[in-house]
Amino acid sequence: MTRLVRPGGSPPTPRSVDVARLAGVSQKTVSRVLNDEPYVSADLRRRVLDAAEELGYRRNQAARALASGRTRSIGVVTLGSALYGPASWLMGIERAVRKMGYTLRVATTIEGDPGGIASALASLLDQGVDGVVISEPIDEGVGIISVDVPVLVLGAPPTFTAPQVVTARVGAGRLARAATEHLLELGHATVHHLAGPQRWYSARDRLAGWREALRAHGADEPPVVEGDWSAASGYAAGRELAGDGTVTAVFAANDDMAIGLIRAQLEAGRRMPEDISVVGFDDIPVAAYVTPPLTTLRQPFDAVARQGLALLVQVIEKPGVELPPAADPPVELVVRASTAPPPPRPIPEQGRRATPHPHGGPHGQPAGSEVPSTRP
Amino acid sequence: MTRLVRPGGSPPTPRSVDVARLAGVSQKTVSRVLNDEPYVSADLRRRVLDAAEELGYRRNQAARALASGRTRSIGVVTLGSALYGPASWLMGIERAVRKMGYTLRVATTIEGDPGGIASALASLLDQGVDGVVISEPIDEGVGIISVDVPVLVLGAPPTFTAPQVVTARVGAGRLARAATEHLLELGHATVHHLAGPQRWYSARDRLAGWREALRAHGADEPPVVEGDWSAASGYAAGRELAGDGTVTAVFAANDDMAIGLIRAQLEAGRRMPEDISVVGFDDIPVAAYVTPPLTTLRQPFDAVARQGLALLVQVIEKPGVELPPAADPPVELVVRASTAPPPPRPIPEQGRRATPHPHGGPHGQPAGSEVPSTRP
DNA sequence: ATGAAAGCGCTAACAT
DNA sequence: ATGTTAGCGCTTTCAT
Repeated sequence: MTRLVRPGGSPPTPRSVDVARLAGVSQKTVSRVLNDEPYVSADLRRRVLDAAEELGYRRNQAARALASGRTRSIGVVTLGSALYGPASWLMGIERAVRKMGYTLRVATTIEGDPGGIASALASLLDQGVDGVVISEPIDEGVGIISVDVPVLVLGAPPTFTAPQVVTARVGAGRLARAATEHLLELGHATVHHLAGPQRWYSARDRLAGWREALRAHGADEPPVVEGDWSAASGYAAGRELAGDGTVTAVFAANDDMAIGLIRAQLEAGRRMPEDISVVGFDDIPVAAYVTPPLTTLRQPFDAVARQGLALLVQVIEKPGVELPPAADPPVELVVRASTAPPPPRPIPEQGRRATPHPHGGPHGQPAGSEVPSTRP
Repeated sequence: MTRLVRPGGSPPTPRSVDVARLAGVSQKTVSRVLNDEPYVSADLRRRVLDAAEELGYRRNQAARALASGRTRSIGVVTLGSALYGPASWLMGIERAVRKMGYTLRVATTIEGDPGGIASALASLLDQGVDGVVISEPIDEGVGIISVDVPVLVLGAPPTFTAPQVVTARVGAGRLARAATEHLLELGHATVHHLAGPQRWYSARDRLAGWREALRAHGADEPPVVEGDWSAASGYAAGRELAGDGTVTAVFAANDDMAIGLIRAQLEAGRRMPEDISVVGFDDIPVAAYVTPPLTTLRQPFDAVARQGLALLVQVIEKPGVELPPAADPPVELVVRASTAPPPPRPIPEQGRRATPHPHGGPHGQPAGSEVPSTRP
């Protein structure tokens, strides 16, 4: 079938029997060697490998899958957009999948397509994947989906019925809490939240983390504004909030919305961060270079993907074994110039700490000067 | 193997024989129906489909692949980063692949890993893909790679030996020319170019398009500054160019670099766009909301992917058929507030058209007010 | 228009 | 430790 062609035409692709013949062993021995099974002498192993090398032999995966009932592939259901978060997850998953010796199949969904996850899943199951990863899941309201292979859900509740459902916690809640606390500790009386669409579990997590932090600090909980992840929705929210003079700090559920919000504030004549502080979420590539450079949170995409896939593969290969709870990766808050203490003027009833902006003006802290501070 | 489980336990997954038995036909007839082969009476077809439905039957792809020698899957080699361009290509490819009735397998490469493309390709070929897409190729200097399935290369020269190599032109060159012409037509004496890394074919295309436009207009060709796509590299370039008072217009090979460059200029005290105009490339989600809103170019990711995949699938399924040349999709220049006529002061020897900035100040044209103008 | 038989290239039991 | 024998579940010939 499909393999690298050797120079000088295309002789018929070799089979394992050909390798066996050349090595002077049985076909089964070839299979043993190639699968790293025990009970093969070093000598035969060498001869088989040499013969395989010489012929340019590669195993036929279709035949392997048919005979063994396993495809050694993992499917991922992901949103079909180039949004930074979903795309980063996908890349992290690919690396992790490959590291575990599996290959990756992808099926995308479209935002707003009801049943999209179910049909993407069906497509992957048709292809015979050994396990499935649901990245950035959305609550479609379609109830429980049944799948007969193990499922890894990145940061969401188990709405799947499967041999095993494992979850890798993204820690979005902890990150959101850290962001909110950062602002509270700067002296803001409270922090507004520009949330992501609440059909997304990750958006819910962030909102929950924000709420927890406010409660823990005894701060008022202002009404939540909900966006759709886009900078446009952040801009709209920014115009809305610009009318409210009491707003001094906003935690946006992603950087795009934060940037839209900042733009609206600047147009409304607000100074950033002297009048309003903003924290984003994701640390998109341009976050350090917008004006003002954005304080934001980094998600540990690769670490979580690796962790989750290790679990998934373990469940696939050794069903029934008890799983150790995965350790949460550290929270990374990247402090840049978009956050500062609140303005001294509108001290309503809480005026502790009023030192003016230690972070420099809106043009402070450009390239490379971000301070990745890890908070527990 | 892997399929949706019906409620109430897991009875053995049905085979095509089971369907045949239930429908009262031969197994071959089931196969005929499911493959849309001719010579099946409407009656039998109905009975087979009903039986399949009733049993929840799904074909075993491994068996199909083994028997037919085709996997009905297409592999894509892509850069393992969440950069907007590569991620957008990947999503476009996934949609196109699915639309053609194939499934997608992904193998990523790491920037700077020599031989990365070759090994990613080998992995896909091992998996038995029927065709391969190389997205955003990089010149690895590893010479010609031989592959025995058809290859689609998105916007690059044929450095592959394959049964067939098809190329879908991305049109980056035309886009770059349009960007450069836009600036020249605003009255700038010449346009500087902040290029992408020249190992990337797409970066070369953009540079070539820029150069063509300058030549066509008889403009001087200033030295090229090369970045690495990152905002940091754009910032560095911006500091460099900030020392040169003659620079009035820059075409950056992507938006991230443009944003970094703008930041450096602002820090140097330049006003945008009064002193310097900048055009980016990609129209990333935040492009309309940075300060100033970025004039940029949109690549027709989906259209090109669809077009290219149609070719690839045609080559896979009907080798030897002559291919019609694909029509170039239209160029989309999104004009926002980062471009304006040059400042009147440093008129060196060319002073035609000196109308000052009609686009409004740096805060003009925010949300939604972009003007997608299609230029031929 | 339909069916029977023969593999596809491997892995899995079962010898030895 | 190594080899032999059966399938895995389809798609292909080739009959009918």
